[in-house]
Amino acid sequence: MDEPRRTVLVIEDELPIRRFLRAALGAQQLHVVEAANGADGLALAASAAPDVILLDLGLPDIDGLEVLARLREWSTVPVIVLSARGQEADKVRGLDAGADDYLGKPFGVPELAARIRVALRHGDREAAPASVYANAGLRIDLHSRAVTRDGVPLHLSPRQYRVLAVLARHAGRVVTHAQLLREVWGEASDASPDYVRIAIHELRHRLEPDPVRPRWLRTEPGVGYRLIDDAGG
Amino acid sequence: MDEPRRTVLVIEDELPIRRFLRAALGAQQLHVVEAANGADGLALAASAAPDVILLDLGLPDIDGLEVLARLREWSTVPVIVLSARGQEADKVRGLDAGADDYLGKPFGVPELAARIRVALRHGDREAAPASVYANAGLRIDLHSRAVTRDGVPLHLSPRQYRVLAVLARHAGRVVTHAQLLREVWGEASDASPDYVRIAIHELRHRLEPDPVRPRWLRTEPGVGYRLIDDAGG
DNA sequence: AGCCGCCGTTAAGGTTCCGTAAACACGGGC
DNA sequence: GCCCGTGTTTACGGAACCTTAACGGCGGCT
Repeated sequence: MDEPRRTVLVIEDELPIRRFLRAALGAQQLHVVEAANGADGLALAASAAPDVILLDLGLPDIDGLEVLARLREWSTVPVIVLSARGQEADKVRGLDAGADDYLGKPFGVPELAARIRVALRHGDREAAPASVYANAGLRIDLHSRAVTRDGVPLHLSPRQYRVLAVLARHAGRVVTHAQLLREVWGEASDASPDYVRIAIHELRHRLEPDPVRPRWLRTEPGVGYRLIDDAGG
Repeated sequence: MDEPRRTVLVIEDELPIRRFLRAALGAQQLHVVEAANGADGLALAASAAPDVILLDLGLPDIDGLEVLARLREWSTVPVIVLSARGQEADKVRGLDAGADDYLGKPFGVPELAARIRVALRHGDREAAPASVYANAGLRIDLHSRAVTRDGVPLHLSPRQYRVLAVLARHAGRVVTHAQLLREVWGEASDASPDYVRIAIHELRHRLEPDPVRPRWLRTEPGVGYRLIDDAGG
């Protein structure tokens, strides 16, 4: 229901087509990020961390296939090529260069949406890194959403889990109050820092043997909180 | 240069097309296995463990989309649909039913070969999921659609089985309400989350010794449900 | 010393979410 | 045509949860 909104990066130089895609994809509940040339596209592919990329081949600065090749040096994000060049040889070149799909213009929005859904399915199955925090009996598996202490499963409320997950993702480092509010309660939220305090309190009560002397959830006065990681930090 | 030869399963009723594909794919250093109808195709998908499947939609015994749906109950092998029906609505249906790609006839061999290479890349990145769930007396065989508890076969309605199958495929991990709705009720469905709640309720009543204290079908408040897997959470 | 900000703790109220029951429509088998 | 299993839809009580507020302790600053 409240699944995280997926991000699609559109790399396309023609403004009308960008506008068209923005409207069409926005209607599919997708978050759209746009780049008008290859250089910006590559930069956004890194900074915006899109779930799928739509790539036009006729770009003004860098050749589309070159963009694809540079992207594939470090990313496996699904790429769907949109091209006016619909010749078979072009398709083969694009697909062999690392594209996951190839749509010749003109294309229908329903088909594009369906192929994006396919790409998102692929991305889901692939983006399953070994994201597990384990330290002195406490184990947080971000993939299966399971928290155990000494092998005993712990029950956490949605809020509590999200707070803990953010801390686990930055294990060993300090996470500021503002950062926690942003990542848990959302960007546009008027939530007060009090929420964090209470969530931490509840978390300590559920997973700390002695909540008064926290072993894992350490307070950094004036800054935020830190999930202790003996290994690194 | 002695890479393991990849296997392609061709499910296609027309003999001339099978012959054509056998020749074309053989020339690409692919090992070709053939099925002339849906039933044989499903059987071969299990026994021959192909790396990719080419599926024609116009089969004599089972509808192609039905073959795809049954296959997807236990396998994630890449499927490329080959169809004379090239209308956009057909493509969307096929892709949403679980296909990874959709080629309208007639197609060129180079493009087909390129799209097969894409599918093989995808297949490499993902691990083959177990097709049988077994945990503390409960056993779910995704191949034969059989569910037993302590050796006793349980009767489940189609809807109930599909919900349980999705959970079994993600055993140990949380499956969100939205994900269950998508995978059971379909991509473009306005079904309400209430359906999931009721399906779970019915499932618990049929397979939990004490439905009030579920042993397998654990609810994750605010998120979804989880099929407990003691081995690998 | 006294004030103030930060943090931990507790409690209460309102809301959301879940489990459960029941009514209705639909289709297949007999 | 009738019965039964199934899927859909609505409704409701209770529990869990989030928010909000308030209080006290501790330390730093003036």
